[in-house]
Amino acid sequence: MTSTSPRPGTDTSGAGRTPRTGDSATVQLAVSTVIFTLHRAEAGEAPRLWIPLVRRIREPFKGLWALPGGPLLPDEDLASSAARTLAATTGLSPRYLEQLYAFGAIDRSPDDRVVSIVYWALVGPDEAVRTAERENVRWVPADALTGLAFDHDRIVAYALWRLRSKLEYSQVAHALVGELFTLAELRSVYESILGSPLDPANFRRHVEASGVIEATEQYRTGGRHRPARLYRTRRDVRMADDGPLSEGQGPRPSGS
Amino acid sequence: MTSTSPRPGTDTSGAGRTPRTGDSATVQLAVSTVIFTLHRAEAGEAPRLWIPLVRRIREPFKGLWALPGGPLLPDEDLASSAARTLAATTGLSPRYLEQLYAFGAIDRSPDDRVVSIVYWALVGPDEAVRTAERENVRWVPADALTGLAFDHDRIVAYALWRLRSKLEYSQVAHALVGELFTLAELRSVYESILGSPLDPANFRRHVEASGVIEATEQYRTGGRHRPARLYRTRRDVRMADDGPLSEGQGPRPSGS
DNA sequence: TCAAAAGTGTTGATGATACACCCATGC
DNA sequence: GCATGGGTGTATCATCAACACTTTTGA
Repeated sequence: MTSTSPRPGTDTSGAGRTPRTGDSATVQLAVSTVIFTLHRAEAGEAPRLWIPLVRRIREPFKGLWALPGGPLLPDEDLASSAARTLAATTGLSPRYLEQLYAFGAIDRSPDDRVVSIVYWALVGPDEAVRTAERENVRWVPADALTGLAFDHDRIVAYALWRLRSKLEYSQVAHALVGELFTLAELRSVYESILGSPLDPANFRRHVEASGVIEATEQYRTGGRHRPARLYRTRRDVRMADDGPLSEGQGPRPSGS
Repeated sequence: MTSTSPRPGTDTSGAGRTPRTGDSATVQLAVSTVIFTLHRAEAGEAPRLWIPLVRRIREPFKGLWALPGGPLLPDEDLASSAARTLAATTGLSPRYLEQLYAFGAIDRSPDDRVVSIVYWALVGPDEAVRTAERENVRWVPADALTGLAFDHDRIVAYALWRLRSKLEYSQVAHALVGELFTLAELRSVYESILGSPLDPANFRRHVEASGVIEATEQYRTGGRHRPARLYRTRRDVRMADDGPLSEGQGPRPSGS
């Protein structure tokens, strides 16, 4: 029912490149990343999704904000390129990283022809805040973004859609809580991203039945209420990025 | 529960390119397509999925079979490139076309560095058979493929997995029946791709409830049994490729 | 009249939702 | 004690799988 319609088309990531208008037949290849974290702007507010943007220092779109990214280096694979960009922008390594889409519309960059392979990533909440704002890097709320360079508005919207979809059938949310967490904390991640409250009782049953968490004997005290048991994510839980597995491992399980 | 794990990694499509080992720092960009059709090898057999392969006429992997594809031309977008390749190989236009994944592992092509953006497509059953075998083009059953050039074995397996997954929550199957079809015909598409029989009664209820079909007043006679009513797919049904919509249309629906 | 597939009905299992209710803590 | 969230129990409802049964044709 939620399904929508096809057609790729848009193109992304303006790899900072000199517009070699000379040999126009060249298609440039870039890798960009939409990096999400959960962060509350003010104490007491509900957490929201934030992403880092980078100010463009060259044409096209000089001065505008854009997704972090750059040309693919010959000696790195696609995911490594995304992780490198992520580290360069935030100083962090991703808790989760998945390929989003390849954007290749002809007119997505005014002069060049750029095909961008876009990844999306999750980083931990506490860490992201500490990497405050550098020059030419700014964290902004991910919803209702406009005015980005290239087709990056649309790319962020698509990444958001993918994150929300993925919440419902995978364990990505666990990338946004600490190693030990209460069920209320995990539920808060879901509620913040989905934007709607969840029934605590049903949420508990759901995640307990899924078998992805493991109870500890520790409790979180301090609230003026009954202490909450701490859980951890089971080690053997995979986050499911629905991409093919990397070379070392077998191909995607063919069984039902 | 079916979810598996992340990590992209593999790389695909060996665009036929001269191995310019001179300027080694160049990353080449190719587009390949996994083209599925349903076809019964012998009358009376159950239909199976088949895909066309192209024999490589250059190194690397000269003489081996590979997915149809080639370098991205500067004046075409990604989906157009896939559709062009599809037409060149089969003489057909796709009933369904969706981006699969971008493969970019460093060692996927022995000498070059090639990043392949792979699409998958569905073409109609009758048509595909008519485009018989050309020289250097061969249709083969899609399951249990081995010995393809590059990492194409793995890519086909992943495309198969995606097709099967998509059957369950989208309307892709309708691309493999004619404009008018009986429910038994539509069910047969599902059964062939999933590899297991479906209960006719429950299947009927399921697709009727989904609202994607429309009853006509025509019937298919000729079987030695009660004639079956013919249905058509409702015009406003989208196939859902889960990619972002193309530029003309709005971005992915943000609602719920 | 019989086989075979079209099409309808019914039942039981399962899972999700809504919500009542008890538990344990800080103040 | 009492407010607050932690945690448990349970009734209701929708969905789905299994399968009995009726309909309508070709032979």
